[in-house]
Amino acid sequence: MLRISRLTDYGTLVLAYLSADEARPTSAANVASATGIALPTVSKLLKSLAKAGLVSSTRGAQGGYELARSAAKISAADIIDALEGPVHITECSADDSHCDLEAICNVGGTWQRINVAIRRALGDISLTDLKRSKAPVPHFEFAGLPVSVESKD
Amino acid sequence: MLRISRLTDYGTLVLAYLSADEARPTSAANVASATGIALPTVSKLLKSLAKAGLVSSTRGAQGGYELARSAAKISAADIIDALEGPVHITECSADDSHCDLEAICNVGGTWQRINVAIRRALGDISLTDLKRSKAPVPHFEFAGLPVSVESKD
DNA sequence: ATTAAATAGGACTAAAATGGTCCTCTTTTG
DNA sequence: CAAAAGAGGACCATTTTAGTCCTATTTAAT
Repeated sequence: MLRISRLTDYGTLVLAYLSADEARPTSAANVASATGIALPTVSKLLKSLAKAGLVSSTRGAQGGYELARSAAKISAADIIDALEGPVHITECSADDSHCDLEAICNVGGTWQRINVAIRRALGDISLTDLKRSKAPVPHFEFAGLPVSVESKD
Repeated sequence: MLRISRLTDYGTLVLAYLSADEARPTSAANVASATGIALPTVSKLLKSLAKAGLVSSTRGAQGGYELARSAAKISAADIIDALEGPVHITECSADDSHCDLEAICNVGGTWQRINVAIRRALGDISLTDLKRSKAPVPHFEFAGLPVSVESKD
């Protein structure tokens, strides 16, 4: 359904919390109680984020996690990549995939372009932006026609 | 993983085929053999597309499907909506959902804006565009900064 | 040294989504 | 009436997702 997974959503929360507390490493338990997400889940998330290099970890007592770089330098695309693997809008756009229909299929190319466009857009949205409830409104254009994306609620 | 499902990809193929043959209704069996997608699957897709109003159907012998409106007026968002239901980038952005963390969660708003932006962008890409292998390159901006999305392969 | 606090790394399970097939019913044409 | 075709679901296998738990390792404090 063209959506990010719940874990990615949680991951964003976790990162947002860490970014508020950049001084010393914060333990997973701490993050869990602050965010209301269950500890095992937070732990799993942080391990993935650490492996992807978005947070750095300190083992042992008094250890914990902290952002590996500033919130401004962590993008939405980084977070999605860390928790869901590289974004591919279709199977065709994955490197190792090849569907039987490639010979007939003439639409794959455009889906891939759309994919690239979305990726780039997500790459330009930082964790800092995600934290601000009044984040700048993303603005898309297609084929030269600007499209307003002001919320209509 | 922020991707459309395989069925949606197939659905696009099916619609692309129908758009090439707008004259008389084309049977699901016909579409199946032309596209190489299994008949039951094509049949299921066309039923969904018909229910969503993207194709019109004619029952009985010599019946079949045809586009309900011109390819230029069918958008990528229409197709996704028809085959996957409304696009929600997070659970929070679904109408009936409410997660336990809403009180703490301060990131939902931006994900929703991103969601809206992606939807609008997809709404501006027509089936006609999808059919052209040299479709116009979607162009996104964020916070006023244009982002090139030329493929780098 | 010993103990406690933490992360690392997986294994494992339950639940849900996805992909795909099949069956029965109805409609329409010849 | 028979054949062609869609309508509408039921159904199942597979995969993905979400979440928990266990064991090992590392470090700090006592």
